Amino acid sequence: MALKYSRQRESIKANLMHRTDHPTADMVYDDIRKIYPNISLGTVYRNLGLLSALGEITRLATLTGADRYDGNTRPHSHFVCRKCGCVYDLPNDIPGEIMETVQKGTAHRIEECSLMFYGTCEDCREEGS
Amino acid sequence: MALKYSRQRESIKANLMHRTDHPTADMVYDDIRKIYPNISLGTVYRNLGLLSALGEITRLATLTGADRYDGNTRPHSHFVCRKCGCVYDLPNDIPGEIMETVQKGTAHRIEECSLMFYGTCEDCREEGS
DNA sequence: TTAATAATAGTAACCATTTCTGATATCTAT
DNA sequence: ATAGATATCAGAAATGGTTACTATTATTAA
Repeated sequence: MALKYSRQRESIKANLMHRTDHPTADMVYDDIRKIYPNISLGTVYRNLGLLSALGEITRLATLTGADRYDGNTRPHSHFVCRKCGCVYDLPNDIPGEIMETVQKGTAHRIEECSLMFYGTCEDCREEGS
Repeated sequence: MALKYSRQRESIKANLMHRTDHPTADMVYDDIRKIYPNISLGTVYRNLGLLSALGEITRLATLTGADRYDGNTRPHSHFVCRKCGCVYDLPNDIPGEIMETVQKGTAHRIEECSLMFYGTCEDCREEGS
């Protein structure tokens, strides 16, 4: 099943590359519809799954609702606000270091990692509470 | 809404404390049914949610299917096998250290973290592939 | 022991995601 | 260019995990 070009997939990937808000599939869908009004949500899901299987994007599992997608595949960790649900990048080099450290202490073969931090984001703090 | 004792909740918590396989809600359900044959799956979910809100257990989000629950609330990280889906503890002190480090580099208030490592577990490696 | 109310079982609803189907687009070899 | 071969699509239906609802039962405090 050789891969074939599709303008929908191209558009989905481009959309992810141009944003840093780690959207859900639904958020990508809303955006892509402006260009391809009758693209289907299933197509968005299928291509997000395909792209992450290819390693061109990253899928993030969170404790708060739907999966998120990240067009930035360089190892980095994420912050999820418990209040507004926003997902932010945490610019640091932790994943590489920590994977080495952890690999030394286990017999399982570690291939990737997901470092998620939860709390209250800057904006929500300022709004009080 | 003061908390009231319930033998179902007690049993669910005890079940989690006695196992280290980080079961899904369904796996807990299967076990508890041996004691309370007509407990409902909804009750299991409700109590797992309640217990984790109380901080008595931990909920884990993974990229591979259903959420997992952990009766061990001491900070530690986890390993998920991509092949068999098993979830293992990674005995180390990383969470505390890493949270401090990361907190220094961000304005968001970090309250907790989830460190998930993915790969192939020891058993699956031995079976080849 | 009774009254107040939290928790339950069972079921239905909900949401995110995947699967299915016939039609369409892309690609390969003429 | 054309004609298969087949990957991808849109749309809809199905699935899986989880939550919400309701009438009944269990726990608790007076």
